[in-house]
Amino acid sequence: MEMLLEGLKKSELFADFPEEIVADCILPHRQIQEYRKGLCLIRPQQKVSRFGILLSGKINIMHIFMEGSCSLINALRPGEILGADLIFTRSQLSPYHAVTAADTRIAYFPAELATRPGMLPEIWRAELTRQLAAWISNGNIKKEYRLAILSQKGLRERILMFLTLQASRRQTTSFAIPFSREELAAYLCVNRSALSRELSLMQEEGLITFQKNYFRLHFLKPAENGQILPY
Amino acid sequence: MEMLLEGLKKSELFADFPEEIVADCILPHRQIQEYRKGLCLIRPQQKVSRFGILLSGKINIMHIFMEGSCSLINALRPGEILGADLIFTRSQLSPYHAVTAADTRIAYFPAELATRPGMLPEIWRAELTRQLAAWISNGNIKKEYRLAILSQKGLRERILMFLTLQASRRQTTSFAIPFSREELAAYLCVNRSALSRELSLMQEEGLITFQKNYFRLHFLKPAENGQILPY
DNA sequence: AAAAGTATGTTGCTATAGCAACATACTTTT
DNA sequence: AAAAGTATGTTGCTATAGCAACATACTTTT
Repeated sequence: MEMLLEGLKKSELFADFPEEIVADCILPHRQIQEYRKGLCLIRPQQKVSRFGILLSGKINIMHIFMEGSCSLINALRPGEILGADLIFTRSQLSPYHAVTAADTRIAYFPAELATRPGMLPEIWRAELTRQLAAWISNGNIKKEYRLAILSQKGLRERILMFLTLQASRRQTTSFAIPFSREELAAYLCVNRSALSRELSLMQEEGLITFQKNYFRLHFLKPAENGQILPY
Repeated sequence: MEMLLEGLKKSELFADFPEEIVADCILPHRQIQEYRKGLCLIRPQQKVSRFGILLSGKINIMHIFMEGSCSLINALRPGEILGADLIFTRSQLSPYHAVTAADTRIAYFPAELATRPGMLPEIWRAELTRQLAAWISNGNIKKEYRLAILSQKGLRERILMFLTLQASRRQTTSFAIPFSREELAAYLCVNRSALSRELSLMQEEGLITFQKNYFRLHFLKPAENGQILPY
């Protein structure tokens, strides 16, 4: 129980809720489930009418295609939320696969907690809905950035856009990226060896310096106000 | 006033609200604005603390890059909602440009209507938040589908994925697509003439038939249950 | 109905990035 | 410390899609 509360606190979803509301109205509806690595929790066309908070483990949100290829949409970590983007839609049908990428524990809660009056005092239902909307919105923005990157035609342009966005988010021109080369190639939807080649080329040309995941950008001048502009 | 109510009804956002709540608590906070075509209503890093319902006209949500290129994220039409994806985030900062693509009228409402207690009875605040979350979720899913398409490397693969998704959404293998060739090329992030060439090739090979925006798919067999599978 | 304008299709050439195969560097296991 | 395994970089070849330039079809204007 203590451990559960810990896991839930990490999620910030109920952070502003009074203890007694959490204890009396929310926790009683929890349903804890454990899964081994490699299981498919949600598949396309499946109805999702609950949301889950990851207590431990890792879940990949992905599209898997008939010919065997797949594209990773998101990787959920402890404290993050599963299914929030589906419970408010009319059909509640998933467009994606959710697959455990490690042994995983999830605390599920019924969608009605947020979507229907009755389970929570209305002020806290509104607050929960607001928090879920915030989570969905953040995912939305991430996808928008990735679309902006993928809409660049050239490999170099994609790399530059990716690095520029990273720099502007972090407000610095030197930083570690959260991807291995292979993962970065997948994120940018390009061939890994072509990516390596282009990065080396860019380093030769003096545009960037890098070792492993650590990058320094030399092509961005901070603006007058010291801010690094998004684009 | 009558016309305003008409425009708002088209949006479905307040569809389930009692007349008196709309009249007493919502409409008084409206702020109607008119814009000529070609104006930039929202730019990156701008704080957005209200949402707007399009009464007439058209708004393009897009990323515009320094070198002059841009990528279209969405095109808002009357009844659709501007800024909903931003008001619930912590910073409320926009990552995108919103540009009028025609003379446009918008009814704005303060974010607090949904995000803070006080302006609406809590039950209706929760309902409004739920409706906005639904709108955001739908946008989310659209972006996810587009990411699935753009993560296909080949031009033909992108076309096939696009057509397959259209077919599965409409549950038929013949349909009109909502894009001109130029728009489809932009959506798929490919060269228009390369797209035309590939479509012609696919027709020669008997995979599809098309004239103008009307497509017939011959590569999809409906599943046993008669459903057309997503992928 | 003619003319102008726009959208779409066609073709050849070429730059680009994918692929394969291997080299090197780094990490983990024993 | 050696060995095995994994991640990353390098290179040459080639398929693919972008581009330009033009042809044809369709739409709108006058």
